[in-house]
Amino acid sequence: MRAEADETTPLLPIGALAKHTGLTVEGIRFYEKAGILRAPARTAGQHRLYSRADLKRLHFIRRARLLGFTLDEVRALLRFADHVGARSCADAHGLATKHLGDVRAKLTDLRKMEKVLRGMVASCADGTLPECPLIETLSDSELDFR
Amino acid sequence: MRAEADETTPLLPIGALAKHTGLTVEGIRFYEKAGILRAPARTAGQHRLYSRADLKRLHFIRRARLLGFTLDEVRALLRFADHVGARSCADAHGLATKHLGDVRAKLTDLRKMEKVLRGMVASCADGTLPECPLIETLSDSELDFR
DNA sequence: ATGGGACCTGTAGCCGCTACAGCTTCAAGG
DNA sequence: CCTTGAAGCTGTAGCGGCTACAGGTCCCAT
Repeated sequence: MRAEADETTPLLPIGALAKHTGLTVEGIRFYEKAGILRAPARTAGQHRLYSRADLKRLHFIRRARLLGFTLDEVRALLRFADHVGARSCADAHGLATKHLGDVRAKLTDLRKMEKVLRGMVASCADGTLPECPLIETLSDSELDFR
Repeated sequence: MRAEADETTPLLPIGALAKHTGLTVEGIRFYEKAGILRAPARTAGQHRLYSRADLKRLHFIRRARLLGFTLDEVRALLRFADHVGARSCADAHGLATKHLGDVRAKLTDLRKMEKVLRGMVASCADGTLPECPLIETLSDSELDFR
């Protein structure tokens, strides 16, 4: 089953890649400059031409970004994905675990914020009071919610 | 009860202000340049001297920032706080309500992320598998969790 | 008078894009 | 074959909200 480097596989210009991945053209070029995506083939006139492998890689990148991994983390994940093995899987696991911790910490923070904001909004439900409890809350409360 | 412009009220240098508010000196200067905090009095040698009113204002700013309001929103809140009244209270209420919505949206996103990440981490609990389900998830799943 | 910490201004950098400006190239229709 | 208009190119600047210098000056306790 010889399937690679098939000449019938069409190469994609950057716009098509953008459509397939949901990224912007500028974003894709940015990833290249940032060293996340390697430089693709070019036409005679310097237009980028992407392979299916590039498409897959970009999907990977986008999903990792949607999950809130930083570009540095994505770089690491890609390295792990490139030389798959027990070792890199463990590394990826560690990275994901750490990131899960970050996300949970952020969730905790946001829940506290939500609570305080809910209280503030409820305290002056319609803005008909002469004093503004909402602004008072910001001015005077302790609010050390971190 | 004449209490304002009291000469016994000590003016604070920027470092003291930073300590009181939990901000950094650079952060405070940044707020001044950003037009959030008005320029304070100065010593003969150009060192900033802050009043108690400035301190209060900075507390307000910091709390609003901790709650995730943007600087633009903080600017608006300060305007409302400056001319208090039914109108401005209603405005502040609207702003806080909108922000509460933003926070809730972010919470929803983060909860989804948390779920996916939790699944990924659980899928390869120790990195002893030959394949890496975690990386597979990023590579192949639909993951349109937004 | 002196030493050392606090303060000053101004600039550059961080992250992850986004938005131009000012060109060149590609591909479809006439 | 030629024209057109969309799509692509490079490079630079900007966003938010600070942070981190560099290279100076000032303040105040001893």
